[in-house]
Amino acid sequence: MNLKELSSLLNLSQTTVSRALNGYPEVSEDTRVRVQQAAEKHNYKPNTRAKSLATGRAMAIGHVIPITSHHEMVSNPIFGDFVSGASEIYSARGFDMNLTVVEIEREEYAYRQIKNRGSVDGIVVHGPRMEDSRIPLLQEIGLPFVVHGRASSDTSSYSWVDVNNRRAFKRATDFLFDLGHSKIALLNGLEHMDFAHRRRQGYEDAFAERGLMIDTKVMDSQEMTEVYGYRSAMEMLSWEQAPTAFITSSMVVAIGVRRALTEKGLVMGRDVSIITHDDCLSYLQNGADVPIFTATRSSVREAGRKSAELLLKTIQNPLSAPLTELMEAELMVGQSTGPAPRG
Amino acid sequence: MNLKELSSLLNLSQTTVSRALNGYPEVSEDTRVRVQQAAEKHNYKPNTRAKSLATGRAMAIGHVIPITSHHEMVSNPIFGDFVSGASEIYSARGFDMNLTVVEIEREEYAYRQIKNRGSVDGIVVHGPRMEDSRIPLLQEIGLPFVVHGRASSDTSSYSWVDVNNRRAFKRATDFLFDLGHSKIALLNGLEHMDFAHRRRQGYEDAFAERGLMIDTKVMDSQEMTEVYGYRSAMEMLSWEQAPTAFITSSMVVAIGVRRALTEKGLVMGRDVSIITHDDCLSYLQNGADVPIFTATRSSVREAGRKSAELLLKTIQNPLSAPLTELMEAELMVGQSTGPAPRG
DNA sequence: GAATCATCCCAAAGCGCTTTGGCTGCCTTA
DNA sequence: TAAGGCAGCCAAAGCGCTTTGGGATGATTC
Repeated sequence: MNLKELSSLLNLSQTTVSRALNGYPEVSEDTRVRVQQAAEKHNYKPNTRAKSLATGRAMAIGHVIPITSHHEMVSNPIFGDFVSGASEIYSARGFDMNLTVVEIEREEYAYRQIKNRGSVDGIVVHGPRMEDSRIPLLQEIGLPFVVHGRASSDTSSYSWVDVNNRRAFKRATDFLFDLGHSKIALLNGLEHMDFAHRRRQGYEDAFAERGLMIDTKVMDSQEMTEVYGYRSAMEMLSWEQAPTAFITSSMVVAIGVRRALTEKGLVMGRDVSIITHDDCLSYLQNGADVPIFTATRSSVREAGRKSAELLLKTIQNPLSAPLTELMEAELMVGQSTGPAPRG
Repeated sequence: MNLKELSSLLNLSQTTVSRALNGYPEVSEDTRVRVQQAAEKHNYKPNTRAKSLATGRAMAIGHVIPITSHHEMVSNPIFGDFVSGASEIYSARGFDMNLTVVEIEREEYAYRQIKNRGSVDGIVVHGPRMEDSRIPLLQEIGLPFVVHGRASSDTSSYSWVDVNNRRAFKRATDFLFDLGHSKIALLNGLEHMDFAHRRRQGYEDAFAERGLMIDTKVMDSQEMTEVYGYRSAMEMLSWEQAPTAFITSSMVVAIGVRRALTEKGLVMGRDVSIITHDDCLSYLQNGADVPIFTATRSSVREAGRKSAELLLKTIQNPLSAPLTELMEAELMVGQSTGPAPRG
């Protein structure tokens, strides 16, 4: 059923039917109701492609997921939650969501292509690096966007939604200091990623504030997997001067550390403390009543919702100044932290 | 830059330019080269919406993710990997990917809408239930689809890609029997989900083959979370006749069980064995050289690729019989299994 | 009663592409 | 030389919608 058929069925012009359905005032209430009922009855839905060709708006948002081509393509575990948050907003507003997975090497081409093909009205940029060429690129080609995260090196103004990673990790480090720890390891994500860089800054801030030097050996930075947490912890725990506390960048890394503790016969929260960042992933909840891990917590699904909202606003109002939102992470105390053991 | 501009730039008709770029033979090689170079130079990309309006093909595939009314994504943890596998295929073939997250209650409406809006050429059905109304619905409205998984109760013929869950779980159970275990717990996913149902069948097959009765108390079935694994294991391990082995439906559940073991002071692989299903998620590898968990293993990313391939074939060749692919899971021996302790 | 004004509707153009159905001009063929 | 064929191009229709620019009708005003 298309407009033409529907309108001839109703003995009305396409114009009138279209207007009736889109809420224009130039049509009587009687007709509108009649049209709406007929549309309902025949399950008429305007063809998206035709509609967006006519209006010039695609009514769709693109999400571009970068992957590294060669090595293991680690797809981000937070992705599902983020996207489902964003999608709540889109579907409420009648927008579609378009996914593109693209190798980092071909990103520039991909973004230009997205722009030229015109199948989306704007995009969400995922996984910003410290220096990220995508932001100037998108500004240049004039494709509206919002970044999930930020790019430290880019001082221009653009829309973003981010967690206050720096403060979160400073607080986590402070918390451990207050418990008497001093050998505090940081198992960070890859530090060319902007969020990881900021987390490290927070960690360093806490040391600096106390006038303490950091032993760089206790800082590690890799792709955030369980195996990484395990290996890195196993290594560090075998040292003479082993850390008494770990800060990890994600739940799965913390789980790896916990495995190492178990294997070493150490008790989490007594012999060794752990604080992790927790993205509130729906399938990886941090325990039930009392959290397993003490954690800096920030819902990635909420970030998805916020990003979507900001982007839609930007699109609706292209001339307004960029919108930003900095989310504060909560520090939730769980079972994985306790006073530093007496050396 | 659009077709009109490009063609007037070249002093050619739109017809000729379009044909030159789409490889039709009615245009001389000279002209074709000239057109291609100009297109390249001016970075011309045909507008997707106009193109698909004209051709009737959307050049896009929809993925419909069901969520519960509490906004829990049904296939969340595996989602990222599956989608990135599928996406490899799509982008190689010039297809876009369209994501729709929809509440289970409104699914029927959503699928009809997708069909009528015509923004995709076919869809991938995620998270099939044992009885799944989506399959007859899609057949009725004539929207090409492939199911990731199957629906046991549906005997009609349709395209699907699935893991041989039943055999995998039978083998896992057999393996534990052979190690001398007899109290074998099954921490399954929700059993209205088809995959979970089949896994249980495999488990039951192994018992039946040995003429053994199953103690239904050791079978649990819930949403596959870490907390579930933990709680369920804690409970069962407190019994007089505690299980000596657990089979779990996913890595995160197994991780929960491991946490319970640690808390009970039990050693995994010695006091209690665990076998889990491992979807080869990129961020949750099952250890490195030697797997942590003995596991039935099957890459969900590969399933994504296969599903995409099958769907594209189906679309290209609408009259051919449905295509199916049953993937066998490997049984990988890791550190989490060992002979049953002497009672 | 004429002029004015809402109200409600319609015909047709246009969005950017593909595709049908030609039309040229040149080369073969008998 | 005329008929036929073919390579290479083009004009125009059409995909399904929105939107512009009226047009008809009846109510309101003076």
